[in-house]
Amino acid sequence: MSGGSNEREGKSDKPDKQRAILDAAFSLFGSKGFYETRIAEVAELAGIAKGTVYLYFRNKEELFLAVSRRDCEQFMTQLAARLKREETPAGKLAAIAEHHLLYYYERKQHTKLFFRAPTNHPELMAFMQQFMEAYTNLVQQVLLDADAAEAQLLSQAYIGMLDRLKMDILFDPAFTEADARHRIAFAADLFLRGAESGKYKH
Amino acid sequence: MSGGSNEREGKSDKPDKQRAILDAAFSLFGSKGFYETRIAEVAELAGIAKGTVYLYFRNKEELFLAVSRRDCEQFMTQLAARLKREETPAGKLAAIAEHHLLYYYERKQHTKLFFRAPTNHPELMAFMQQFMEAYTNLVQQVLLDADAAEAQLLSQAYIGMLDRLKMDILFDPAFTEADARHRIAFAADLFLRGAESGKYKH
Amino acid sequence: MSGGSNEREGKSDKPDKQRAILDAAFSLFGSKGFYETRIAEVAELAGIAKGTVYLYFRNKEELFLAVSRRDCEQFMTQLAARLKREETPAGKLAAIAEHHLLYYYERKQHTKLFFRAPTNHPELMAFMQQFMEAYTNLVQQVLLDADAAEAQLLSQAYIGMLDRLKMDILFDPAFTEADARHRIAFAADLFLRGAESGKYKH
Amino acid sequence: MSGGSNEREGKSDKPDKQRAILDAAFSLFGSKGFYETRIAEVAELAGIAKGTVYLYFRNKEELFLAVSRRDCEQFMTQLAARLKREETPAGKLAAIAEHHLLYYYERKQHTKLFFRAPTNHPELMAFMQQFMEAYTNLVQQVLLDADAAEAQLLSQAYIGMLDRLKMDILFDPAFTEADARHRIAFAADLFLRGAESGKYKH
DNA sequence: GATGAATGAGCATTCATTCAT
DNA sequence: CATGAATGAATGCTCATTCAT
Repeated sequence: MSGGSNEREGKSDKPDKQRAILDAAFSLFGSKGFYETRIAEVAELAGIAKGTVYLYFRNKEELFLAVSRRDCEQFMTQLAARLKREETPAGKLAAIAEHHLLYYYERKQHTKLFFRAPTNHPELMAFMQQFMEAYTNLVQQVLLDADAAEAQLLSQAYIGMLDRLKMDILFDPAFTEADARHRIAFAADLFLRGAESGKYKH
Repeated sequence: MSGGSNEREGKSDKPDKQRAILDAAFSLFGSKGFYETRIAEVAELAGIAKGTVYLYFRNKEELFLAVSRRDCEQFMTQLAARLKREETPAGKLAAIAEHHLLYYYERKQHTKLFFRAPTNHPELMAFMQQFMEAYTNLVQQVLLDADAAEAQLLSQAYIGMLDRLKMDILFDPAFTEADARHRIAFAADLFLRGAESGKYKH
Repeated sequence: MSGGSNEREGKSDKPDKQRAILDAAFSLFGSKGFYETRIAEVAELAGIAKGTVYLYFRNKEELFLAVSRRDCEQFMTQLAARLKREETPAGKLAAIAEHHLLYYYERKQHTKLFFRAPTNHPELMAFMQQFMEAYTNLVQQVLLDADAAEAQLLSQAYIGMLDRLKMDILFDPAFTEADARHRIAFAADLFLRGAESGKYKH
Repeated sequence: MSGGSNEREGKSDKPDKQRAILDAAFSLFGSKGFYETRIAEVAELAGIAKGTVYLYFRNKEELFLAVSRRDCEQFMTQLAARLKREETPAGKLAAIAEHHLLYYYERKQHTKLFFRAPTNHPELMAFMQQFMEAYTNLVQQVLLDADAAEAQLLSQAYIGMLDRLKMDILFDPAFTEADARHRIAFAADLFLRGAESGKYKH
């Protein structure tokens, strides 16, 4: 008998429920931030009971951490995959810009995630730093492959640039995908050629 | 000397106390964020009673707003003053980088301020947006004076770059003023000439 | 006996707990008034935790409203039932007097209830007025059945009379049921025949 | 020199200020009740500083007591004076009704006074009881002068009747003086002749 | 006397977390 | 495993009262 679909509703609900909680938490933490999100709301949105959340996550901080982790990992995994399709450093940098902007554009609704996290939770702080480092390192590697000096600072600068250019997605409801794509091209070009390049002279 | 009724502590302590509260709140909000800061702590650090805080600020949100406002205004005022001393666009851009990095460097302890603010409070959200706009506009003006196209995006990109380059100040306790100055020069140069300029080639 | 899943404490404790809270609140609101009663006291007297009160009632005002509502409804229901046992208008009026005085006599301890309620809460004010109207209407109907003119004013006057005659129950600890019964007869007679009737002439 | 009006603004401001506080407190306690009235509001309405209230009254309860005392005394004094103008018991009873209703009618705005007082303050409770006794005694005396039996109960009943008939003044904004006068006549007649008198038969 | 800034005890309410069912 | 009723620590805010000026 293949599958065994009648043995208590599939092999196990655990992953399903865990995922439902993470999805709900992502949506709520993302749109309202850590402190304004109630565990009860997460449970309701996930379609389970409040207590059940605690079967999967030790506490609110851990849940936030798990949500962040999953999101960051996804961000990084997708980016890594995207980068494999590019060969030139310039192509890779453009791909990074594209990924950074579009990833958030697709998540318009809930992108406050990286903003409001509890400052006390050391594990969480450590994770956020790790993620930033991993992202920075990835960009840095692209630059190192192109034999750039100051690769780390360049990497930080590029990410910062992208992050600010992304900001309007949050605040401007009229922001379109075309706007996003314009900014992608802009960022990649500015980073490589600088503001003094002919492009920005009238 | 006859009279001297305002010799001892100035005519009124009101500004003094208001300032003490703002200072305390700046320090705590800045280091622990809005939600992790207790009004009682602010009062204690300010050396006054809990209730006194409410003589000067309607509630916790208003206090946070006032703190943010004072800090942002100071940032902008000092920056505007600094810019007057520069004549060339390049000089001004360098001054902006210097101001951005050193302003936060001098406030190492409490610069999480712009991070965790309550998402609810509309007045506060509006203010934060206004500040970002004002800062962006100021940089934009420098670029427009230099006849740059896409001045707004350039401005956002530059600020984003600076903001990320500033980040390590927060997390790296060993960050020195020399590090800051190095990043200042780096940012200004990268922004103008781009990563492809000879400088970053090995 | 097999099954018996609802043997121990009934199917659900919810009504029990709700009732326990209402009882505790009735006792405390009744004896100390709205403002002097602490939610913590209500919880303690009900044998539950503070927070539990809020699972059953949105806030202190709602709890007070619920207490008042239950008491008034009980008063009215019992009165209506009592009136059915009487046939003549005079019998009904006597029954009203009896009910009014004895109802409060049995609740000696906590009958300040109708006195101090928050003037703010509009819903509460509206309810109190409604109750007075319902009570007045009921008495009025008895009078209308007896073809009385000015039934509404008569009704108000009668209720007022009873209410004041009840007052000593609150303040005089030595007040006996016999005292109550004397006043009942007195009120009914006075209302019908007036002070000039031979009864009150020496 | 008569008067001496330039010696520091009259002989003394004390009575003036005391009266201003009492007036303000009467108005506020009367319209909002004890608990909803803030000392700061009283001071503001009286045109003085908060602290000054405490130069004249030990605390909030004492102020409430003083306000009640002044009002009750005025009520009793005026009533006593009014009664002197009447000779017959019937005339006196009518005068009592008139005084009770019109006194409150003239104070439409603030007649919640006797309602919400703090239950704890023993002195205040004692005073309220004393006032009720004094009022009852006065009415009782009128009845005793007419050789009535059960004068005390009659007195309580009459007062209760008047008090309820007065109630609509509070709740019905359209209540006119004519309404008041109608009720006055009604109350006096009902009390003397009873509901069974021909008057209330259709 | 008069002021009003300062105080701090006091309380309603919230919500993460637990645990008996 | 799942539930959700119950818990109670934690905190923002109010306001009567005091007292230095």
